[in-house]
Amino acid sequence: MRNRPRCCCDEVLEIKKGPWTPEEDHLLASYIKQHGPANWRSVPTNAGLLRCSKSCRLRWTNYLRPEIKRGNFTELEEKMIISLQSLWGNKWAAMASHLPQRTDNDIKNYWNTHLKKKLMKKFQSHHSGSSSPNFQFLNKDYSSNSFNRTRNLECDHHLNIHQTSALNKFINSITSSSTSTPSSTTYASSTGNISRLLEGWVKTSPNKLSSSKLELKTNQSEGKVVPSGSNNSDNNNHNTSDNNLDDDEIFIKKVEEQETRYDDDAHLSNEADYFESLLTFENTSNVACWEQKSSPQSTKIHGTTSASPEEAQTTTTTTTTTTIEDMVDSILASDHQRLIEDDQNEPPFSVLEKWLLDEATQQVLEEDHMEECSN
DNA sequence: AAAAATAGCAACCGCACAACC
DNA sequence: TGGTTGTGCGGTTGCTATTTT
Repeated sequence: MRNRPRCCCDEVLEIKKGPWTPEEDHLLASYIKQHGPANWRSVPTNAGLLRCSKSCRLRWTNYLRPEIKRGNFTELEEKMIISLQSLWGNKWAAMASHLPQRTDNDIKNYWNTHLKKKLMKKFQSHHSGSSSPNFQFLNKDYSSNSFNRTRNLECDHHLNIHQTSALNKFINSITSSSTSTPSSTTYASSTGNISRLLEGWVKTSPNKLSSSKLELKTNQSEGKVVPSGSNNSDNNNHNTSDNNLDDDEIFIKKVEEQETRYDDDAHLSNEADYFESLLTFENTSNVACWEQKSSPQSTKIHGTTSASPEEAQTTTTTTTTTTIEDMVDSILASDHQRLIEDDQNEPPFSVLEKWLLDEATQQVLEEDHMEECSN
């Protein structure tokens, strides 16, 4: 078997690289206008360009496409990106599908050049006095291990539930504006909140929840965990029944349901409402993490495999509190063991990261305690 | 005013995978 | 069924503009 060239342009010697000129842009744009964006292999030749097909495709999709919005990102777009990044990690293409006028490249660049710094500043201002901390978790590509930040952090660093809660609170505090509603900012740090969130989760897929399956969809070669929505081919598979969906598919389906609601619902009549609905959904998605984190107990929650959604919901509401407590106990009890394993398997948090997280964790514990007292 | 450092972003690279033959 | 091709994607590079020293 002959070695395949690493790129389509490897075979052509006089291929041009580097910045595109206005003339080249014009040639490409007018060709695509006439023939449409298809059969990229023939585009350079037919359009009279000394570029490789891949370069043409990228130039079109990232720059020349008429529907692309250029220029400053709005506050809503920022929130959207931060929220989705916290859910999915660096799944730029998936994010771009929720910001139709932005390209994955734009989002990626904006995250790397603006938002990451913004988050770091914000975190610093939340914890005044800390000097130049090492925020490795903001740089990390969570996609390789997990699906949302909660799960990511637990998987990567084995955070306990309070640490995870603290970090999510922090993320929520950043993504929520000063006038935001509590629904978009409250993390499921109490069993009551979790129960509420679980209602929606169980409703979505009663049968799935009876399963103890914990594996995520993994990339064949790298063991990557990928949200289904990030892949075009996966996007076509959402007509199957919920019973057969895995967690990621359910997640994507739920996002799509929210989008559908956006289309249909008179209440969600503008972009802000749409974004807000997705931001709020972040909280619901956290439940997936809880479920997966504690498989033996979670099967208890979802014991009614063949029940109707209504029955499943009833069962859940009556058993969730105990079961969640079991989950929490289980997680806390295994903390010690995990810490030991950490030492053997994974690099620990930097001292400063750990200190910041511990501080935030303490705050969460105090808030939860006060909440309980006031109840 | 000039040099160095930094920021922003377009473009490229290489891998993965589905579709096609 | 297996090889080839087309496309999508995330990470990285390198150029240019701007800011700092």
